[in-house]
Amino acid sequence: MKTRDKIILASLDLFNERGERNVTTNHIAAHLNISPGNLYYHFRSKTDIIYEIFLQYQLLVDHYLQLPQGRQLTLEDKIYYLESVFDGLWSYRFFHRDLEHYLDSDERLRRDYREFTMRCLRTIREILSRLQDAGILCRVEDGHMKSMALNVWLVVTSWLSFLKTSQGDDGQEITRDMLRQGVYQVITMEIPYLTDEYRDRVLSLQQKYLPGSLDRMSAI
Amino acid sequence: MKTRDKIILASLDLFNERGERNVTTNHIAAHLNISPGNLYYHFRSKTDIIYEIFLQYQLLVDHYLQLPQGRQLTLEDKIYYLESVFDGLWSYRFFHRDLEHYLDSDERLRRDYREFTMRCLRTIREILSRLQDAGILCRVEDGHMKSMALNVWLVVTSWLSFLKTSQGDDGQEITRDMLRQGVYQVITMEIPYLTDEYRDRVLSLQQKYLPGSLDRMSAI
DNA sequence: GACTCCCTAGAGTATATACTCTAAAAATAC
DNA sequence: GTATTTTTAGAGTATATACTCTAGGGAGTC
Repeated sequence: MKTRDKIILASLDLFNERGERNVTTNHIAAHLNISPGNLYYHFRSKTDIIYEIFLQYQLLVDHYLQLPQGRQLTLEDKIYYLESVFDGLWSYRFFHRDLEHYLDSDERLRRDYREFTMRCLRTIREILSRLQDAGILCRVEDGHMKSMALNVWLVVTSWLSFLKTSQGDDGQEITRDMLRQGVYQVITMEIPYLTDEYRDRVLSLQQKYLPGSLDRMSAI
Repeated sequence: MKTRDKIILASLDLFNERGERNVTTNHIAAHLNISPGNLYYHFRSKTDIIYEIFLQYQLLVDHYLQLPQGRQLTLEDKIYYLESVFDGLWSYRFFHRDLEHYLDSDERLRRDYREFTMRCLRTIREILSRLQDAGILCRVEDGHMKSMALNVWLVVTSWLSFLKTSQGDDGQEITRDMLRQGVYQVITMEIPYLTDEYRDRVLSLQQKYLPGSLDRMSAI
């Protein structure tokens, strides 16, 4: 693997693990057993490393959120979207932690992240719209759907921060189980809009994302 | 005003304005025309200043979220809660920016903030429950209400961060108008649960929180 | 006036941190 | 094999930053 890629990977790991604020470029170099000079040969600044990580994050999410062409959306699609996006957020979890700071100090990132947000919001709306086409959700007025999509985005992007700030009492780690509860929360928002045909199916699906249900399942 | 209080106020101002990460204790002292030694006579560390600010924030929010005794909740109460809480968030907006970092580096804060979150969530549930008693919202199952309350919390606490990260393109400031849209977003979540009696009233109330509606109102 | 207590000044420090510079090794091209 | 380019090491630096330490001012009390 190329040194440049190793730097990106190691940085992501360390940022996620210890928080970007607590990880210096010297730490990253030391972690990889390379010299600081070497690191700075590949990246002009720490900011550049963060930007590069964002580009990868963006690619991943865009990949996850691709819409199938030529067929209707299914419930399985919807669940896949939710699970993958939460997985993506987890893999790049340091990023949303001090996002405002990164945007303040990097103009490219500010511009790109803004476009990324808008793209995601459009896609969420498109997903909701196609769930209506598929008879899974009821039709709603356009302005209302925009607002719903935004709420979905807010819940999704703040879920990890909520977990970290509300559960991290005794150094307790965030489990996959807790991460999955994010899916539960998003489904909650959409329940009132489910068609009669799908309501029961979704409600029972939702239960699988309750904390603890994973244990129960694996216990079977 | 006592020097100690001046330090807290100046810190809050500077943190909100420039981001806590970019504000050093020396900056704070310089801003107040006092010596660093003087600042450290009143606070043992920067962390202590942040903790003290949190205590004030907490007091403010707890004050806003008091429930009236001996009478039912009204729609006006509900709106008051939303408006004041967003105002509070605005006044202490630096705090949610790198909250995870503060909790990582201060055990007291971690414990207190966790209790604060739980207290707020309980209050949100209580508010929802009393809106049901008042015939404004429909009755829903208990688990579902818990989940709804959590979504409200997530939307409220992440609203400012969304504004900052999605709008701050050309150094554009966040306006009161944009802040108010947070109220719109929360109402969106509750629309499906409105009783027939109240639906129309709330829907027209909600329109006042659309971006731009303030301008239109003041133009009349 | 002397004593006490709270408050303040301001120079100073240890450490961290992002980043630079030079020289040389390693890879690649011809 | 030689020339050229890419990559690497590692010592070094300028600056920032949280915090310390000592000396003393000012106000109230006896």
